[in-house]
Amino acid sequence: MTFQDLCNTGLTLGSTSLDHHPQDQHKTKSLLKFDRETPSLTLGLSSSSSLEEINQHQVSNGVLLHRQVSNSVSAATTTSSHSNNSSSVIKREKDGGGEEVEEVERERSSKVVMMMISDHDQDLDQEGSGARKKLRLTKEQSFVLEDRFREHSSLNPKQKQVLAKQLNLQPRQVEVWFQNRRARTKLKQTEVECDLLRKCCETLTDENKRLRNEIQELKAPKKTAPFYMQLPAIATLTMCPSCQQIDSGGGENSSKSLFPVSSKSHFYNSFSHPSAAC
DNA sequence: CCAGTCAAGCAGCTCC
DNA sequence: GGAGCTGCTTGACTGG
Repeated sequence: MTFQDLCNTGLTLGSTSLDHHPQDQHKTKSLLKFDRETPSLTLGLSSSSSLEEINQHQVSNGVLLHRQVSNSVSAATTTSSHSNNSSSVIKREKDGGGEEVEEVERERSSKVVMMMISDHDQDLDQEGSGARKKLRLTKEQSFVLEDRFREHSSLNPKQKQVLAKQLNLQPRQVEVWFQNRRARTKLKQTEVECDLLRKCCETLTDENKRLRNEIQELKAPKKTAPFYMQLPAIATLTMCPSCQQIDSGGGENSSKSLFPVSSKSHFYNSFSHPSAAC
């Protein structure tokens, strides 16, 4: 649905050209940002985890991969984290890793995504503190998920299993990710449509105002025009040769014409039947 | 599955 | 420089 579609009322008067408003750009940018945003690499360690390096980079097939140490605790079997342990170590990769992103994109396109996460790591985490820290997906995981989402916004159970295995996540996590992704895509779409409707409303209001002004201007000259301009056109007048009265085409009221013509008038419409005018 | 919600984690900013 | 605050993103849960 486009702005033009929304505003298409069939009206042809006036110009309703729609400039590309900066706000549109902002919105678009926002949308793009949403669509293309690559989640930051943020890993949360449970409080009992050692303070080991959590963003260990490993080179696999020339691609930098991030080792996710603390994650993938079964979301289905754990409750919300209310851990107050503040000893978790967060190391966030700074933005601007464009080359790395390109590398990841290349790898993604070749459908060869190697997640260097060992089951052992997960086991260690699951044996950690009872309360897990919130998982942050790695870039690679997010890329793959985004890629799959672009293909299909939903997954069947088998696809979910395969994807979960590929990303070394719990199927429930993949399921939740897709649910959230759908919901947030829909929300963004709704916002965009709302914005379009608002702009459309503004445009139609302006158009309505403009047309009303136009009507006012068209009506205005009738009141101020010279008297002669208010007379009916002479060519439409018909004189009855018998009663010698002018008929303006009013039928029954023709005898009550406002403009009686003297009997010496030579107005005569030869195309009209003489008696028809009376 | 969806809508609503919670809460962790992060960036950006201010203040000292 | 870092503590504190705020707003945003996002993983996860809950109820329908």
